[in-house]
Parts: sequence; structure tokens; C-alpha cells
Amino acid sequence: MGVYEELKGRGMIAQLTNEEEVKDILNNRKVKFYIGFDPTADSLHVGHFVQIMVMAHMQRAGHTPIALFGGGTGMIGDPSGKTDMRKMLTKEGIDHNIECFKKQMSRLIDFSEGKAIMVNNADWLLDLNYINFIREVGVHFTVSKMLAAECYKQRMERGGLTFFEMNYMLMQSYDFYILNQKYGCRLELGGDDQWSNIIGGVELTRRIAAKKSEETGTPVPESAEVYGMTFTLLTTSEGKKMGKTEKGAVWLDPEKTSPYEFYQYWRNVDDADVIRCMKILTFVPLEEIAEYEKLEGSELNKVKERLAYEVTKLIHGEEEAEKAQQAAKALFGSGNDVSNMPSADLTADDMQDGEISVLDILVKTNLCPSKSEAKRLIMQGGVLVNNEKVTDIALKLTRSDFDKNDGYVVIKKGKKSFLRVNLK
RNA sequence: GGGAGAAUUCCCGAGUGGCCAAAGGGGGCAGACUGUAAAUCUGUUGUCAGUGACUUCGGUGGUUCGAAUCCACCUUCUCCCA
Repeated sequence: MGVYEELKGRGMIAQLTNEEEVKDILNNRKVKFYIGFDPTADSLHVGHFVQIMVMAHMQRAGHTPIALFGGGTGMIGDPSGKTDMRKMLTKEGIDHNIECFKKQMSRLIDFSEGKAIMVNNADWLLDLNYINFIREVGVHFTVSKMLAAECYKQRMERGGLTFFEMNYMLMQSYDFYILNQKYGCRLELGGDDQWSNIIGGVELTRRIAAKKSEETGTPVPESAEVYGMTFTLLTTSEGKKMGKTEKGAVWLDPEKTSPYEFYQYWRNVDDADVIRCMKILTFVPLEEIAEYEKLEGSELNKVKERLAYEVTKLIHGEEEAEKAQQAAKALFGSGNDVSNMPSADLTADDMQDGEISVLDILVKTNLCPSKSEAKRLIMQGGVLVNNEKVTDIALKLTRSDFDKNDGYVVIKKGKKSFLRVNLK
């Protein structure tokens, strides 16, 4: 089975510029392809995960990924899929973000010599000469055509599309052209929201090549035959973007989203979404997934467990995945192993007169943002200390409450948030 | 360049002098039910030393016993005309 079928089978492919041609080069040749990443934050999140998986699949199939960081385009902000204009970033911020991205990607992509390429489009965009750019690139774009693109249309209707943002498409298209020239890159990949930007790049590259061949009288080289492909966005069965929680995005950075939280996010996906996630976000072979697909009802919990484990393993490594799984089993199952449970430390300074109220613990450990909320929670019966429901909002714990239990208590908030609170 | 309007709590959105910590919806959180799912039902949703006090309706001043609400200036955004 070729990598094309693999991706297709996993339901990752959304649109293609030329299906037959792309299929051919994916399965029968080695190409360089590129995916762009906007360095808008200092960590990748689940939304990027799909792209990374595609890169990994492609790399395993022998193709060469070019990870393009939008150091230059990041200074504009892509209007695609956004209803408001993105805020602009400083150059330093962007550089820092790029460093973070690199680190995280290296886990799944082999960036050793010749295996993959990393580029920053700031290298060629920042020094562009406006007049030249308009003459070389601008002439190939029609405003009416651009406005027909859904992303611009929406912004138009809301009245906020600036000329500034419209340039985004030109710049991204130019990226592809440059990569084609410099590295012989022949395929641009991206999320489905990038479709219009991608065809922009494909058309630009083709047109410039056609113009050149016309001028010089030489045939269009094969290297200028370029294609685009998009992947399905990772959405829930209800069409919402996945990877967003109320606390914000689910990050790949363990500092921002702990491996345990990360694991739990996948453990808790909707029944309807498990199989799709499994296909897109893991390397579990399709035949195996086909078996899982037969399961129904509560049986799906097995699939969710596998999904959570596999995905956590990919991002945080086997050890962390194991720990997260153990912790989850201890909390939700019958196990008593508290060693891997998320924990927080309190010190004697947090105690007053040798005791501390449950309220204070909840706030200090960030289980609750405020005391009012902590009170509400207790009044509604949502707090358990060492598995006993707290009924008194003024309940205090003394040092001996910790000492008699090896120096910790387990605080449970609702059904899914647990914390082992250690007293130091 | 000229004119008109808008800014409210996590989001949308009501409120046009006291009854406003501010309707309603969404979202969130918790409880029940369950499978760590979904759906449904119930409660809750500014903060704190909680029969009360304090902070919040774009910003700064002002009028008033009293301002989200009235006035002035400023900021930002939108719409219409060029």
C-alpha cells in the first residue's frame, strides 16, 4: 500500500489539485514537499498535530519534508478561517516561537542531514522589494478571484478585510515558488483551510514557469509541475475544531498541558470521534483500527484508552504515556497507585495555626480560581477529600490529617479532576 | 475627506437615572443518570472576612443625594457618502 492510500485510508486527505498526478508522485517517486507553520504561539497545539502526522507519514514513505516557518508571513497574519484580524507579532517573539516548534517537531520528524529541511520565510520575504514583488508576483493574481475565496469573502462581509491581509495569499504563494526554485519542492500540503492559499501557490509557480518558457522558448521543466493537497481538519462529529478546551488549546508542550491532561483529553473524546482520531493521530495500522471499528457502546472505552495512550506516547514519549495511563487507572479504576497522580505541594507556610481549610487548598492548588467558586463547589457536593464528600465549607485539615496518610491527601474535584496534595 | 452609529460580565445580547452584580441564550462548573462518552434533567456561574462590603458595563473628567444609563473630551470599531 502506497502512502497515498495510507493517507486516504486514514481519511486525512481533503482536496487535491490533481489526483492522479499526486497519487503517482506520492507512491512512485521521492519528492520534496512543504507544510507551513505560523509561529503565532510558543508551542504547537493539537491543530498542528495533523500536519505533523502527515509529514511523518510522508517522511516514512521516503519523501522529504520541508517545514516552513512563517517568520515573515507571521508578521501579517493569515485571514483564513479567522473572523478577526490576528494580532501582529514582533520579530523576536516569532523567532522564539520557531525555536519551540522545532523542538517539538523533532520528536516525530527526523531532521537529520538530508532527511528534512527547515526554512523560515523571513529569509526571503523581509527583504523583498515592493515594486519587484508586485511586478513578478502581483500580476498573476486577480482580485476578483481572490475575493471569491471563502475566507476573504467572510472578512469582506464583515467589512474588515484590509489590503494588508490580502497580501497574505501572495506571500504564501510566493513561498511555494521560492521553495520550488531553491529546493525543487513540488508539493504543498496544508490544512483544508489553506486550500485557497495553496492553489494560489500552485498557480503562481506554474504561471511563472510558463511565462519563462515562453520568453526563452524552452519547454516548461518537469520541476515546475507542482501540486497541492489539503488534509481534513480535525473536527468533532459536530464540526467543531478539536483540541480546544475552555482553558484554551490543548498544547503539545508539557508545561502548558501536562501529559496527564493530554492523555485525559483523548481518553474523553466523543464516541463518534474515536475512530477518526485514531486514524489521523496515531500510527496504529489500519487493519487494527478496522477491528476497533466493530466495537460499540461501552466497549469503545478500550479504543479510547488505546487512543489516549498512543497519542500521548507520540508526543510525550512512552514513559509519560505509561505514567498517565497508570494515574488514570488509579483514579478511575480500582487501583490505588497514587504515585503518578498529578500532585501539588503545600508547605508549612501555607498552614495557619497548624491547619488549613479545604477552601484554601482548592485555591492554592489552582483547582479553583477563587474561594467563591471553591465554596460553590463544596456546597454542590463536588469536592471529596480522601474519597469522602466534604459537606462543611469551613472544613479544615491539620497536619495530622496529612501525616496519618503518608503526608498527603487526595482531593477530588468533580469526577475527573484529582490532585494529590503533599504537605512538605 | 464628510456624515451616522456602536463599545455591557467568558461569548452573544437586553438594560436609557435608583427595584442592577446587571434579563435571556450560549459556554463553563457541579449534582442525578451513565461507560472517565453522548443526550437529558437540576443547581450554579464578579470578588471577599458573605443577613454585609467591595470591584465591574471602552478610557478620563463632570452633572446628580444617586450613573451601565445624562454631559464633555479621548480611544477603538462599524456603517453610509466621496
